[in-house]
Amino acid sequence: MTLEKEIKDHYLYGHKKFLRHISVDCVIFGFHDNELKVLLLHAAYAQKWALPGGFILKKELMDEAAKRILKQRTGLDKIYLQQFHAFSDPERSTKKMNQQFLKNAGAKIENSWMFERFITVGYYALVDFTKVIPVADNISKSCEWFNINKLPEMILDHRNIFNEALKNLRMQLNFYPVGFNLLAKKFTMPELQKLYETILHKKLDRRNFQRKIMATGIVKRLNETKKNVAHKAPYYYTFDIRQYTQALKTGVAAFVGRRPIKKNGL
Amino acid sequence: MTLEKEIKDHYLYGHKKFLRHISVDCVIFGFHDNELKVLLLHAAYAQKWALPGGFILKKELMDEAAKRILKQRTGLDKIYLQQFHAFSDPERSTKKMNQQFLKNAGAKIENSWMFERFITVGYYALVDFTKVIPVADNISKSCEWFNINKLPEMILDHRNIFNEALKNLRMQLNFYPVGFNLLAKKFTMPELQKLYETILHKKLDRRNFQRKIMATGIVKRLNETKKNVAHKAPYYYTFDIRQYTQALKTGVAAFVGRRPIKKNGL
DNA sequence: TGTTCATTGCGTTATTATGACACAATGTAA
DNA sequence: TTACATTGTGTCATAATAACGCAATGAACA
Repeated sequence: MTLEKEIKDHYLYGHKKFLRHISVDCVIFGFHDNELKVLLLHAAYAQKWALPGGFILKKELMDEAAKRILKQRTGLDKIYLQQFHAFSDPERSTKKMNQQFLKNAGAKIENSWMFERFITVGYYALVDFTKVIPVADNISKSCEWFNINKLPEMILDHRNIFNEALKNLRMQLNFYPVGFNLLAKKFTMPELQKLYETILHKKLDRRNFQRKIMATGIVKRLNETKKNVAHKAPYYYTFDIRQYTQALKTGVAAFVGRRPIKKNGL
Repeated sequence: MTLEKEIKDHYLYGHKKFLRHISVDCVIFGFHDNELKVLLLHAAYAQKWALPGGFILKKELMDEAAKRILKQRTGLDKIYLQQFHAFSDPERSTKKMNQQFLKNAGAKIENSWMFERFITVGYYALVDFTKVIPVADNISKSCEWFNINKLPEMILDHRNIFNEALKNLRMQLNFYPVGFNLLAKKFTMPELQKLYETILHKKLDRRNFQRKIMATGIVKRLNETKKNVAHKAPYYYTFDIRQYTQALKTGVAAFVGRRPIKKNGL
């Protein structure tokens, strides 16, 4: 099937496969070069970027729809996934925008389920950046990582969805040790700290941070140091999956508390 | 319009007013006689109870749909409302159940948007019990408060939705002072404490609790004590809306922490 | 080959938060 | 008047944590 035909098919008969009015959008976070990044698709027709998203098959759990989308864009299977909010503004997607897209694609369609209102459920995912192979979908020119502080213009309310995802991630990370999902199996303490600092948007004391992390019992130090680094080589650590699973339930001490701070700030 | 006709109309033409596949369910919490309660509707056809719920008008925000439902059941306008999760099990509602209902209502319908799959978005609401006048909808026999520890059998996955709501409320209350929404304008410290103990499912020390609450700066003591009470009369307190709004953003100290406890337990 | 220096690993100290508990004050009921 | 359950206020010991010191490491450079 040609792309044009595929698009037409989706607009005309997609509602036979998918649920009407509901979509899923994924905010995929990765951490690389001491920067928090998010994976976006280039929506060529709009010259803007979009969160990877999709629709829910008629017999599919929403979580599975999100997993399917993530698998397609990242190639990854078992990733940390969290539903965080449903967005329902009646004006969040418009018929006009769809017709713009169809025009660019060279298709003309009068009526479509895609022109109707959509409520989208936001998920955020935490992935190991090094394991991801970004794959664009057939209507996007490319799929790329963006530093969360240098985001391009985004379609619809995707910027807002991203903001909410980050807010949720921040709260989550403060009480649950989910950050490990963003790192490779082996990581150094400075890497982990930078991850926390980036997400929580707050400077942390190096020595207190280490103590707090070790107190959780989640990480184990390996008998191996990082090679080829300037200055003193840091140890590698891994996290203990059993302890981690436990800590996910009970939570850990907050990193951003409400105790008065004299010196450290943002 | 008769009830029978109304039901038939809803099944046959409801999809012209409402979005397909999406519903909203509300877990309405109230606090009375030192007990946490939830407002349920009696679904006569199933001899079970249901969370107040409904559908989303074609041009309506989901939050507004939830508010509309709450207004109908409680008569209240401005109440604390929180979206907490979307439930998407394809089997959560079934055609069979709908037909059971229609049979009991004396209607016969072959096809309906109501037979299709629904994803429901859960909201929880915190209301002032004394202000609520429970109103049943036209397909329910009654609308009643239930102690959360003595819940009746519920339809569909409503029991699960309730459980998730309580879990979310617990987490919320631990870090944000949302509990005040469940009390009248004036309340005593023992009342507030009982509220926290009930929701958090944990005994708290009376004196430390008072210290912690006062430290938030949210409550003001009034120059008035409770009357007609056995033993020493407690003072009344109110909460300062300005301080409260601030605290909603920044959060407060956790009531259930991870610090080892020697004596207090559940 | 020795020096420099940013960074790491492993501490200590001071302060704050909080769990545990004592005791006097209050006001109804016996 | 007395008994007693409950409230209001305060103290103490300890755990948590913010702040900070210092030696060890190892690449870069003279």
